[in-house]
Amino acid sequence: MLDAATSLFMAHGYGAVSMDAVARAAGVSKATLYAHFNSKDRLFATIIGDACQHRIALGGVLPAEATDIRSALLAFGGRLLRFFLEERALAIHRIVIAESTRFPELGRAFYDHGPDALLRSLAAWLAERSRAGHLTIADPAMAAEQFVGMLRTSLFLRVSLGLAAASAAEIDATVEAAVSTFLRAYEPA
Amino acid sequence: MLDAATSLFMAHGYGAVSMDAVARAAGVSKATLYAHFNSKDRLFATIIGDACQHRIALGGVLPAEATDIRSALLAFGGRLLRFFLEERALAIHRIVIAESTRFPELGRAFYDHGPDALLRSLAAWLAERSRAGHLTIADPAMAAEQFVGMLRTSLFLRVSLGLAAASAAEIDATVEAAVSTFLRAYEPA
DNA sequence: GTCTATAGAAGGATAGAC
DNA sequence: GTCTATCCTTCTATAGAC
Repeated sequence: MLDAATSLFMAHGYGAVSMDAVARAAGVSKATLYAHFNSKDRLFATIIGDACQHRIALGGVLPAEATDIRSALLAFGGRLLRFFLEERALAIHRIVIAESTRFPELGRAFYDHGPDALLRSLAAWLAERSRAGHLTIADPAMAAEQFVGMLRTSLFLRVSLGLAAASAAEIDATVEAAVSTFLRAYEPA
Repeated sequence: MLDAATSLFMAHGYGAVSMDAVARAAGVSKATLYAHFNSKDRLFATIIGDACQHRIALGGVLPAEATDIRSALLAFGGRLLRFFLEERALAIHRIVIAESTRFPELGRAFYDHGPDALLRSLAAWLAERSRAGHLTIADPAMAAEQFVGMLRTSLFLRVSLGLAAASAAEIDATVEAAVSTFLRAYEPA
């Protein structure tokens, strides 16, 4: 029941999915659906809110004792960009952007558990590497924003709009370029 | 009539706006609306497609004979980020992201007339500055992506989700940081 | 708890008069 | 070209039987 609703809402958005469709996909009647969730609004907010909180924990990817900063950033950037380009992540992003005016709490849940958590984690790691003398960063929070921003090129937009698929070569080239530029700017002299 | 439809669709999206509402806002009857636009789909696609093509021409902002790269990038970046954060630009972005699966041609129109045109223009400018010896850029297209990416920090996302308003100080700090990082990476040694 | 059947409202689209 | 009135479908939500 939850699975059916999640799939449908993710694929088509709030307005385009009827409670009939959810009931049919779940193999139950509409009355049963309403017995569990008081309204369509509530069902939708529950589903999407949960999805926002179950996003991948990315913090562990950053090695605590990294001295080879380039390798660490390449690995982290590659995982991150591939995560951004997953259909599931794109679907959540689309939904939240589209419905944030109607369901403000979704925007908050998404931001707190997604981008904000990620940026905090990366900023803390960069600050630590900076203290250890491997990087020279005055503003780790801003540096984290810049690193992530350089990964989210127009490739992300093209995939998000359904205009193209992302090839491994494009992904790797984007990650490689982001890491190189980042290090040229923030490596100790 | 077009104005009324544009305002409503921009503010509430495709699904949440009825033809009754458009007719009421325009001060005409629904039959008149259908006499001019065959269907709701067609009206929506026309409206949003036009809006995508009437986006601001940003190419002229880049000075042809700039030797002071930093000033040029600061001015350009400031205008660009402020443009991204305008309510009208945010609304188009939201709509296109949300409805790109239902109206694929919107994604194409938006991408071609917006991000793609901008990135081409910036890449050409960077290539020219690189040939003139003011910058050292091997891949101008990627460098353009990175510059724009560093401007589109989580501030953009927060404003887009309605979680916060952008202060002038935040905008200026973001632009300043992006230009500094960009120049540290791409300035001749 | 789950079903069938339906109420009640709203939306997209059109017929026909002027 | 524009209006009023209406058709038909679809949607959310519920009543009532089992």
